Amino acid sequence: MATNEDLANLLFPEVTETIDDLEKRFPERHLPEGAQVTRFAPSPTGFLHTGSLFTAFIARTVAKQSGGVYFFRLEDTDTKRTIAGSADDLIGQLAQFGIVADEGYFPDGDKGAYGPYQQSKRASIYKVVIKELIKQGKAYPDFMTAEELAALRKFQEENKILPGYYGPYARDRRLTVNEAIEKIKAGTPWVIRYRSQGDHDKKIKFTDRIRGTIEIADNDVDIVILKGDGLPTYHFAHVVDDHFMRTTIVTRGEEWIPSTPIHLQLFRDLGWKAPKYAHLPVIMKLDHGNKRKLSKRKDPEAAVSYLLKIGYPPQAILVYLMSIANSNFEEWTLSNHSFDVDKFPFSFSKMSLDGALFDEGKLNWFSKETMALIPTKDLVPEVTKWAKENDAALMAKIEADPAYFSRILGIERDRPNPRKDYARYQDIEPAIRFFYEEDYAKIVANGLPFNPRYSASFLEKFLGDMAEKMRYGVSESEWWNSVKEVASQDGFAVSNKDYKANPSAYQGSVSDAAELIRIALTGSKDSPNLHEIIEILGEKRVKERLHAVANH
RNA sequence: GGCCUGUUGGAGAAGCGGCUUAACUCAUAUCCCUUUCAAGGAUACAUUCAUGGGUUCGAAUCCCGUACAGGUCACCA
Repeated sequence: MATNEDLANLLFPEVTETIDDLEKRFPERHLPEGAQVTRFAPSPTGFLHTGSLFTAFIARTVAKQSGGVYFFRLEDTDTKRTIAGSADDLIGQLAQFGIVADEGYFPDGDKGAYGPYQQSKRASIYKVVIKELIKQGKAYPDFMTAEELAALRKFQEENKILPGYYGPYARDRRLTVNEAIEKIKAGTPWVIRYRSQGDHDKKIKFTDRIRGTIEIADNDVDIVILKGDGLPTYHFAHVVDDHFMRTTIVTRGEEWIPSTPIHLQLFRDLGWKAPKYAHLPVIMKLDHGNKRKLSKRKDPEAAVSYLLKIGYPPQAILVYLMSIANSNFEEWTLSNHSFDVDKFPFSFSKMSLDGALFDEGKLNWFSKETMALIPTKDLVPEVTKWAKENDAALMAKIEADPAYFSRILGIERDRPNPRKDYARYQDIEPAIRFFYEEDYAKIVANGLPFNPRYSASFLEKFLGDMAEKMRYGVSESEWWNSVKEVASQDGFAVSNKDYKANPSAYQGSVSDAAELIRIALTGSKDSPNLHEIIEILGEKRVKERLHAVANH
């Protein structure tokens, strides 16, 4: 009479290690009281989703703020869906946000003592546990084909029975060891299923760090733990990995709540202490009045790469995500005059339970605010780095004269109330075109939006006078006084009050005079501070532009 | 369909039985400041907390039903 041990040895003859050996190989971590071990464990199946960034960010924050460890694990057990190179892309993008793991999988090799950190390289570890489970009769080989499984499912659905491989429908759980051995020897393909002792009619309770107590029916499905390709399923890999990697808090999407009983059951039966769980809300989007999950296919903003490409500073995105994570973060920024997400005390209990809507308007606001606080000397390299990859027109301008570009970007910045007109780096180039002669020529060629009340001959005189008589290289107030003087000589009121008191006596107010200069120099009625523009362009070019427009 | 989770303004939300005339932030509107714009300042914006019922002297807050939304029921994670 064959035993479970015989079965285990037949299935995994190469496995000689025991669970105890693994416990020694991956000892408990010695961390200070309260330190948390967290992780981000994505599948390399595509681009970095905004929701994944959120999850990774939270995991990193919790570890960092508690003085613990944040590691990165690659969950690449689904070989069919794996996209080559996406793991390294993921890590590269995370790095742009400063989210770099303390240990884990890295493109140039693992770092840390609890590896390998790539599930496809941990097959031997999973098999040690599975072999032991089989010896104990807690797991068994299943020989059902895909067709048989489909037929079972169809039957259950037609008869309104709860679908799944459980209890009476778990055909091969009742196979004797001898029968199983026979089938294996005959070369019948198999998978390993876990023999669930759970009772679906009983509820199990667990505490979620965000949601509090959750009560769900216990799992009674004999889930597959080892697939036909020799790799584990998510459920099993999660339990084994987070045990041996000594994770203390599992942060993952709320879509995992329903399968948590499976995980808890596995932990319990294996005699392991389960980690704490925090199921994060999903980021949503408003679509025709309905809330729905941010979709990779429909929403460009679902891809972190898109957000980066249009030029949101990574820091701004993180600030926005933190405001979704903990709404008291906003008040904190106000009272602390800081957007430093690392200094803000993040807490799971302050987290909202339902998925926040991705709000581009608010992201823009945070982005303007955070960008305004970055000193120009630090912003320039950031913008340059971005432009190099994403904005050829901007890059050409920067390369033509970096110092000139710095002065332009620095207009009305580096002061207590800095300019806040860029939310994204891609907004910069269109706004500064007029500083460059080639673009300026195009703007002029397209026609200048002068008020039609001013005749060509008047414009010629006024702009010509202005070019010659306004003062250059002086303080803003001295310059402005000279402008007022010239304007006054040409028939403008020196103050809006004077003009309003008697409009017909003047050509307009100083505002109108300033507008004419502004249009002539920039091609637009709206621009940043005129004085700074004039100083940056320099006397020579200001005169050239003014005369050219005047004589047009 | 079963199960799970959720539902406070256009958005993020605070509130957790009386101290709420429902905080704060974004958006929007109006006004102020201003040589334009970006800002900045001020004001307005939920007679009401999905809905119906109940408990209570008193409910957004507790209980039950209903509706709606999201999630989940794979050899995918």
